[in-house]
Amino acid sequence: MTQITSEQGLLIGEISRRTGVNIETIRYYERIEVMPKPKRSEGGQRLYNESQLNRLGFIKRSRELGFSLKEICNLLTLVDSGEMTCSEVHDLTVEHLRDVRHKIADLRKLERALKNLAAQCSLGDVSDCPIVETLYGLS
Amino acid sequence: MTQITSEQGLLIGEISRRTGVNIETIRYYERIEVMPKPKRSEGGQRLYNESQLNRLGFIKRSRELGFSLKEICNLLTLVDSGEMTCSEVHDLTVEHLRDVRHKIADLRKLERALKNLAAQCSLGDVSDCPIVETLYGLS
DNA sequence: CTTGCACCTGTAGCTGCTACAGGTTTTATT
DNA sequence: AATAAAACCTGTAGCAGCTACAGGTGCAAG
Repeated sequence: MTQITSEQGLLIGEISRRTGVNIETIRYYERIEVMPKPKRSEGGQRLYNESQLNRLGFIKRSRELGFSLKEICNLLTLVDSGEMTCSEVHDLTVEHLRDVRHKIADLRKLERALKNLAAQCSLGDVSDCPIVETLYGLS
Repeated sequence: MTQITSEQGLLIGEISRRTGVNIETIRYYERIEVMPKPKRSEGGQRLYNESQLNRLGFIKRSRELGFSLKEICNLLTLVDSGEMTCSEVHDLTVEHLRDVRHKIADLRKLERALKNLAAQCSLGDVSDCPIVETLYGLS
């Protein structure tokens, strides 16, 4: 039970386990300055506090919602500086929602196209495949 | 009217224009061997024929349908070798269709989550933002 | 006091492009 | 025939968002 070192802070493995974010990814976040540099133990190991843990959780959830690291970064910078209005965050969310809906619409078009394509030949003929022909535009 | 050089073949700019694939991308496709090396003019410029043009079109349309270059590569290799069955292509398409549907389902979950998030605060309060709180998990 | 795990740094790889820099070839204009 | 401008060439580096090493330390337990 190495992980907790509770007086000093949380080791990277522990916050990885708790947030579900890969250790390598956490170090990557630090490098690109989405996560702050944590303090270190005498031996040089990263020691995180609760607030850093929360921040990582925030990033994780935001990523799962499809926000880019850049967007998350902007958001966090706003939050950090206290210069953020709730309505700004709201707008960002709505904007992102629009993107997501757009993506869905695209994928549904794609779905229809693929369905049609597949329907054209479910019977496995030999080498004059309608799918290939359609894609090749030779028809 | 440089582009056609019709006896020799089509210049890269011309097939780019006709297929809508970026010139840099065409050269990239050649490098990663999705497109074959075309013959060259005396001065070293790439000269394409109709079949290469069609192949590029195929790649373009397949990419638009969300197939990865690897998948397209596999497909083309099969087609090239004549060892392809229509049913194999069909299966590949159906498999891809499944992926697309999965992606759609994910995005719809995401859409719901974002909608809820946005609904929580449309009124722009100041600094205790429910979105941020939700994401931060501090609530 | 050694085993063994968790940590460290730094670098390279992945996908699918795009964007240079710095040079040549071809075409068009003078 | 000279020159300007467009289109081509090669090679390399960059983008997102990680992941995967290699090769080395820290640290606790047996």
